Amino acid sequence: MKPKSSKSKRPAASPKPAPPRTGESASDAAASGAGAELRMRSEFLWAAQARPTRGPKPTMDRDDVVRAAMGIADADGLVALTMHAVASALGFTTMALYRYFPNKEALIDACVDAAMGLPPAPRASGIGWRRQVRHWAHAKRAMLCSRPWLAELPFVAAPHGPNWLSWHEALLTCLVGLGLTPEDMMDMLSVVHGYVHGSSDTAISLARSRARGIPDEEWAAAVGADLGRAIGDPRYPVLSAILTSASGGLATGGSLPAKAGKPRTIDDSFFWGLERVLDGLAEYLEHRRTDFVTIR
Amino acid sequence: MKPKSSKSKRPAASPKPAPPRTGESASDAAASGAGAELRMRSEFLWAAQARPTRGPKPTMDRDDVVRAAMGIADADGLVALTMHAVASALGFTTMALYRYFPNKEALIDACVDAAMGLPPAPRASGIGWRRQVRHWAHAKRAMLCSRPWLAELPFVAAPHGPNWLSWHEALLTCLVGLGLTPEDMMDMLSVVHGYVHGSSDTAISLARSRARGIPDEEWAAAVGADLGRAIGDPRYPVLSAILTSASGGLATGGSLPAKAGKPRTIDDSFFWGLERVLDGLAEYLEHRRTDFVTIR
DNA sequence: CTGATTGAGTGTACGATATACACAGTTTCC
DNA sequence: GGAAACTGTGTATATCGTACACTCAATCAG
Repeated sequence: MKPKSSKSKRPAASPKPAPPRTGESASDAAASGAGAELRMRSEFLWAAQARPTRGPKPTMDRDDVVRAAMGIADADGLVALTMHAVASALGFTTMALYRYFPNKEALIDACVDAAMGLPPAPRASGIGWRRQVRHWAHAKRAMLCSRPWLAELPFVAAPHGPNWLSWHEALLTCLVGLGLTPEDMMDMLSVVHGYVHGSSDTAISLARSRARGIPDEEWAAAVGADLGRAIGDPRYPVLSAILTSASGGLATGGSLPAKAGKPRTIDDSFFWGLERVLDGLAEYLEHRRTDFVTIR
Repeated sequence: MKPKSSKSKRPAASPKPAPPRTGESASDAAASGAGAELRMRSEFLWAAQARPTRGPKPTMDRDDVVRAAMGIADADGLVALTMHAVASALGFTTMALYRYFPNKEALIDACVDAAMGLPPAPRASGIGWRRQVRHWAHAKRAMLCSRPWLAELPFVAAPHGPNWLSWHEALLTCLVGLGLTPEDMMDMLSVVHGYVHGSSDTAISLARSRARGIPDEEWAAAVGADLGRAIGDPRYPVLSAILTSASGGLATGGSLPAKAGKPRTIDDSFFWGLERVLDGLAEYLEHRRTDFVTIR
């Protein structure tokens, strides 16, 4: 069945009751309260697409839809990601998508997980946890910057899909064999993950700006405009002092050298901070007590 | 002029050219490309409300609108925050708001800054940078959790308002007198800020869930459902091992004790990680070179 | 004092978007 | 050879943000 074809219309059978869309049942649809919604999103995200045997073959599958949607988001950001845009990129009507995803949110959930992709293959395990974690952190940051539209989504409340778990698994793998308790491993994960996410906003903002074709100078001007207002304002004495001092500006990547000395780029700052975080974890690893149950 | 009153209608003067809404000019409205949009948002956010002398007095001001909007967001989350909802909470028509804000985005920008509020007053400066920074971090996290709808917004690309700068100023103030370069101070800020933001997502998610009246158990079930799928999946061996080990679960705050040993709450994990980050910074402070220009 | 001017809040209209619903045509099973 | 199940379509609807034209009030210039 090729898209946009049949036009004939004739009265047919009587109205059927609502057909079960998008298969997979969403088992406890009428589950308790509002919290069930999140569980249903998670369930859908993990459910494999059940290929029923009866009717006509679906012309596409969820991955096709997700790919099309990601293409749009990559090209024009989240605002451009409408059901209509996705559908017509695939050559279908808007409503056809609802055979594959119960709603837009579910599609976006799938896009988010797909966009994360798989984490980098683990390095040789002999190189030590620190280099492995560093590698992971760099990769994660690069991933976030390469899909700036991820940061246009709400910060919380998306269900965690397979790839999300893979990234976590990858980091935990770096920590195996250090004699850490399960709790410590999760906490260390949380520290690294938290730092990487939380401190990438500037870089993502720049990446997003670039993806939209805005020159670096213009981005720096826009971001700098905010900070610049601090200068001279009595509410921000320290910030003023810093911004008016040498190299107070924002270097986007070497292209905008700060006023003096070594121009520190956004990436430099990230790397610097990462080393501080790793230092903190290293110190813990040296001094912790080890008389617990550990993950070997 | 009381809201929702006059109904009379009569033909009057000829159509006027578009009146300048929301004052303040947004000076370079036709500035260069797409990057100008961000600058305009920032400009509006910082512009004081110009009280013109001519026409009828405004019945409210921006702060009234912001307060109403925050009330709605606090109560029912961002989805409930529609222009109509805000306006009718104030007893006005939807369009009246556009006399105060050029669009919804500008209103939300203002809400975000207002929601951040001012940072806590600095502690006595004699207590040392570490306790001061810790205090700041706890306060910031508490702020984020008390306004969970902040995390429903996109992660990047909001302009930075006065309160945002105040939080940054407050942290920088903790670092004065340590002999740091301006770059180092900004980088340390970025580390702490990044960690606090990035690692608060779980806590915010819980806070959000609570704000919507969902019992902790249900939230934990929803979040745990994602993680639970890792168990037994060969893609996630380490995660599986951790989750099946003692106290692998999520403790929401003491109310959901993990299976064994000391139940580690979400907050515990945050505090633990914060100390690691502070350790890392402390180590830097001890070993850094000091032959630079510094902020006294 | 009087008329002109500026600006406030209103009502209506419109466009974009997600999505509910009924249907038409197709494939497979009994 | 139906009947059943299912796919994609077309249409309709509700919700929002917001443009536009208008009415009326407050102020200023003469």
